[in-house]
Formats: sequence, C-alpha cells, structure tokens
Amino acid sequence: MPTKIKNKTPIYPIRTAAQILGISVPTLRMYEREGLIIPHKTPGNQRIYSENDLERLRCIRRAINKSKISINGIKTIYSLIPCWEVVKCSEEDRKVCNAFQSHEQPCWTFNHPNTVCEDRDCKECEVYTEYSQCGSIKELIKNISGL
Amino acid sequence: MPTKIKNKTPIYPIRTAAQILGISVPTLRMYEREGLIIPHKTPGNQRIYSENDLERLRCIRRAINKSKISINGIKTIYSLIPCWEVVKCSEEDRKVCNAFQSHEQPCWTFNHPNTVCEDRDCKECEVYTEYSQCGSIKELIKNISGL
DNA sequence: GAAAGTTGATAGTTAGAAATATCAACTTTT
DNA sequence: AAAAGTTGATATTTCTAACTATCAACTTTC
Repeated sequence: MPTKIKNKTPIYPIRTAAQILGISVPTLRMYEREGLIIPHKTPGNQRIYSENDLERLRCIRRAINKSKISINGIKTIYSLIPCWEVVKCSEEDRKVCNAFQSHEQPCWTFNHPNTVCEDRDCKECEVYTEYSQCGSIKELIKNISGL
Repeated sequence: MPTKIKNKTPIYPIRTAAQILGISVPTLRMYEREGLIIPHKTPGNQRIYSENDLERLRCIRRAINKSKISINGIKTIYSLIPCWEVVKCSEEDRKVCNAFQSHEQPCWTFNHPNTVCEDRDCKECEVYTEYSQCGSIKELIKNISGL
C-alpha cells in the first residue's frame, strides 16, 4: 500500500511541522512531553514528523481549541482505550501492566516489562496508530463490547 | 439497606451544599447546566442535594482541581461510558439513540425517545449513579470486554 | 405575611493552563 | 568549517475557562 507507507514516512523537521500547523516549536515539544504524540527521531535525536503525525496533531488541536478539552483531559481519555483487547494480552500481563491500571496516562507512555508489549515499539502499535485518532475511541469500546 | 437510602435522600439546599464543598452557588448551578450532576428538585423547582450528590461533586472537583481536566473533558469522558451494556438496550435502540452516537455529552443529558430508556429517570439510572463515579469508568470498560 | 433563601440571567473577575520567547550546547546541511 | 536548524531548559506572556457577584422575580419557612 503506497499511500499508507507514504503517510507513515517521517519527512518534516519540527519547524516545518509547526509552520504547517500554525503553532510554535515549543508547543510541539510540549505535546510530546505530555505523551500526546511520539515523533520519529534522527540518529542525532532530532524530531521528524510524518503526514500521519500531522493528522494526529490536527486532531489534538481540535480537541484543545474547538472542543475545549484540556491536555490532561486528552491524556485521561487516551488512558481509557482498551489496549488489552487490541494487543490481546494475557491475564498475567494485565496483572503486572501499569498501563492496564492507569487512568491518567495513555498506555504508550509506560514501559511494559513482562508483558506482550515489552519489546514492541509503541509508536508502531495499533493502539497508538489506529485507536487514538479522533472519534475512534468510543467506536472501539462499542466493538469490544459486541464480541 | 438503610445506609443507601440515607445517602440517596435529598436534604441539602443549594447554599448548604455549596458551603460544605467550599464553592459558590452559581458554580453548582453551572455544573448542573453542563450536565455533570442532576440534583433533585422541590415541587417549586428548588435544588436539593443528597450525600451521594456531594460525593459525586467532590469527585468532579478533584478532576477539575487536582487532575486538571476541563469540564468539557469530563463531559467527553462521561460520554464514553458504555451505557448500552449497562441498560442492555437493543440493536434497534442503539440505532436511534443520540447518547449511543455522542462523544461529547453524557448519555443522561439526552432524551431517549423510542428506546428502553425513554421512560426512565436518568438520575436513578445505574449509568449515572454507579458508573460515572471516580475511577469506575475504566473498570466498567474492562468488565464489558471480559464478557 | 414578612424574612430568608432560591431562581435564572447577565456582567465581571481571576487563576493558571497553554502557548511563546530566549538561551547555550548540539546536529545537520552545504 | 561555517551557516542554518535543533536540542532541552527556564522564564515570560497570553488568553479564557472557571468561578464569583449581583439582580429582580419567585419559593419556602416560621
């Protein structure tokens, strides 16, 4: 799928991304610090954003500016994503998983020692890429209840 | 259960409730306008709060002041409660239910014409009384996924 | 039936979250 | 190797959501 690959490819350095979105560079860094987004990094630790990242950021900006949801509110909402169903982790995994317990931080802001997630890169995980996009969270909750 | 009945009994007029919580009367009215709480009313339309109402309001205040979640954030979080599983509404009900679609407002802020909820009083509904208390929402999502 | 309290509405205040500016040290580009 | 851009950190500004004050009309209390 060429389109998908294209959208996932990191191409924009931080200033370019900021200009496209109409915000400042420190704001983009703040969103990352808060765990709302995980940009790619160069070997020298510089951030690079993909089209998908921009789409995600537009969604975040709409939540903040239009829907008037605070950053901590967004984090709490992300923490409600039923990641355990998406990654199909075991009963034992759930017992020891900090993300499973949290209702303050998104799962991808945690380490996941001794779980199915421990060696996975969260920014490639479906929970992050698919289910934390605008409006998709309630749909996911509907789907898991319909199993 | 005498304790439960006691906790549900509306006893505090608005000024008393405000004093207990350390906030102003207009603030309490605002929370109601936003759909965060549904106090009982006298025949003359004056608000009366129960112990349960105060507990609920303490939870809301903690979310706002300690967790720094905005009111619109709380509303969005409430809208994610899987009410359809709690009230066990039908496929047909879900199709026509505004609450089922919304991800902005809690279900109890909607009318529910042509659904199992249409004649129910939302402030007596389990979705409102049980599952919108602090920290219980993620637990509910966990439970419905474990069915 | 008078005093005390409440109603919804509007206007005004304020605390602090969100965003920005600026910095010396580092990375990338040409 | 010089110029342009980025890093994390700290200090500062902006803006508005959250809260409060005040009102005439209504309800409750004693």
